[in-house]
Amino acid sequence: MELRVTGRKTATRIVPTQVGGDEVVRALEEEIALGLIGPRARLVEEELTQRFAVKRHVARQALADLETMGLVVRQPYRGAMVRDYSVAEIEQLYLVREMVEGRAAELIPLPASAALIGQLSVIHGRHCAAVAAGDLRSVFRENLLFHRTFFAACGNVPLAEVIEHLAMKVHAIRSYSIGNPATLAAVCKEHAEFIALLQRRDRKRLVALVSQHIQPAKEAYLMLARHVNRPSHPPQVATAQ
Amino acid sequence: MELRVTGRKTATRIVPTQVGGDEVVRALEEEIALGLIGPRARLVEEELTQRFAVKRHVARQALADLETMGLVVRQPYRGAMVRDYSVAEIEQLYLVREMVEGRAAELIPLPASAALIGQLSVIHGRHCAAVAAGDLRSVFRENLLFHRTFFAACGNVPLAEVIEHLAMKVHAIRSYSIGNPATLAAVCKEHAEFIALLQRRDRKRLVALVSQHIQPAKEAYLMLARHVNRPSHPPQVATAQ
DNA sequence: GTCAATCTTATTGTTAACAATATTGCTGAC
DNA sequence: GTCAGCAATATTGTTAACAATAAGATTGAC
Repeated sequence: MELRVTGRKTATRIVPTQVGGDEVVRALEEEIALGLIGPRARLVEEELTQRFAVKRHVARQALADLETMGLVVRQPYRGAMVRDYSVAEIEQLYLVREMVEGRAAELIPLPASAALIGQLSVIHGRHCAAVAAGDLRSVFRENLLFHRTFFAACGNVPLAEVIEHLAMKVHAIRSYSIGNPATLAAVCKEHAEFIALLQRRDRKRLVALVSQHIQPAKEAYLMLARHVNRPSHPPQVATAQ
Repeated sequence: MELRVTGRKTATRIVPTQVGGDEVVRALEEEIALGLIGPRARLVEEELTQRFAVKRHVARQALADLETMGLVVRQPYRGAMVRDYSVAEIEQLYLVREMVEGRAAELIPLPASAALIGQLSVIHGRHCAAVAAGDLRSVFRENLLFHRTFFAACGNVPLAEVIEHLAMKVHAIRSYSIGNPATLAAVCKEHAEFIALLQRRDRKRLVALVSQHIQPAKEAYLMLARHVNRPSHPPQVATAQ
């Protein structure tokens, strides 16, 4: 008897050596977000098949998915590379994020249910622990989960999906701030505030905190972008792992 | 010499008998929006390969794309079918649409540039003509183009993308109102109002019109949904063309 | 007649070989 | 020495055959 990974949407990780397409997507997303694979790095199908022990059409599909996520660009017969956003694009992206996340925060019932508070507290605990341990991969995952759980509480599924989708696009940028311990500590502290505010009725402050919470990554990127001569960015090679 | 369809993103229709993957997606999207393929209709890969004269992996990819667009659901080893949304999902979707489209309308510079007015007028003309002629396929296409052009004017690319993405999800629903001549005429008239308002500075009315413009399709669907016993919807067969 | 086990069929998922394309480095003329 | 043309290579796109799965039909026992 052998457990198998079935389809894209119902995949559950079981076999570590033979992995589903979603796993590849998630792993690559993570590494892009962590800056292990930098902007303009090439992603070659053959390399992926070897690294993840999948067949080529799986790697191929993963790249297609990453493209629709906005993390990767592909050109016919020329392959895929990690996308890098221009300063203008970043600013636009953050404007939209602020808008939809703010609106979602307005929809969350206050005070929040005990169940939600409990869930967020658990995640927050793990997140803080990961930060303390310097385990960036876990930091990334727990942070993602925290936000997902938080915004799902708005009760509007498509809205939560849009929020997640936009956050994903921004992953490539976050790598500039995720390495900074000070920023990480600040994020942790703000998460604690989220939980505290959810138990009160001060919606104004909650919405304000949401806006405030997304700024640091943007600032870090824009700061950096102004010092680097963006267009002639030298191509980096993908040698993660 | 033979012109060829290259990659997904750069495809341009040239050969009608051998068509790119995007073409399949567009055609299917159109037919779903027009109600030619109803909710719960199955989409079999082999049928698509024959109809569009493509290889199976192209049809396959098209179905995957339609799934990420939210128009189709797929289950492993069981195939794809046109998605149907529950009443709750519709209401949530329209809430988000109103929110993002309203915000976009606030960002459009007023009065709009002559270039934009010109573009919209041309599209509007074709749209009205299509309505008059009863050419539903063109109605669909021109309507789409009108909205895309309108919202692109907000200047925020990711915002425009989100708007388009949400509109796409709703296509499956629109089919309930697109057949109605009265509704179609109303849409046309409102488009004319859009153009008129863009030339003035009355932002309040513009934003209000955007909200109002989305309502009819929602109403039509919700009306219908309440009369039909949703969950036990009988499966319909895909026999478009 | 009904139920369970089995077989058949429709359909999707997987595989590996092959073709097409773009890039790179090389050769030779000027 | 530089540039054009050409050959080699790396990489993606395509193809068709094969395997796996799920649903329905058939058979046989009770």
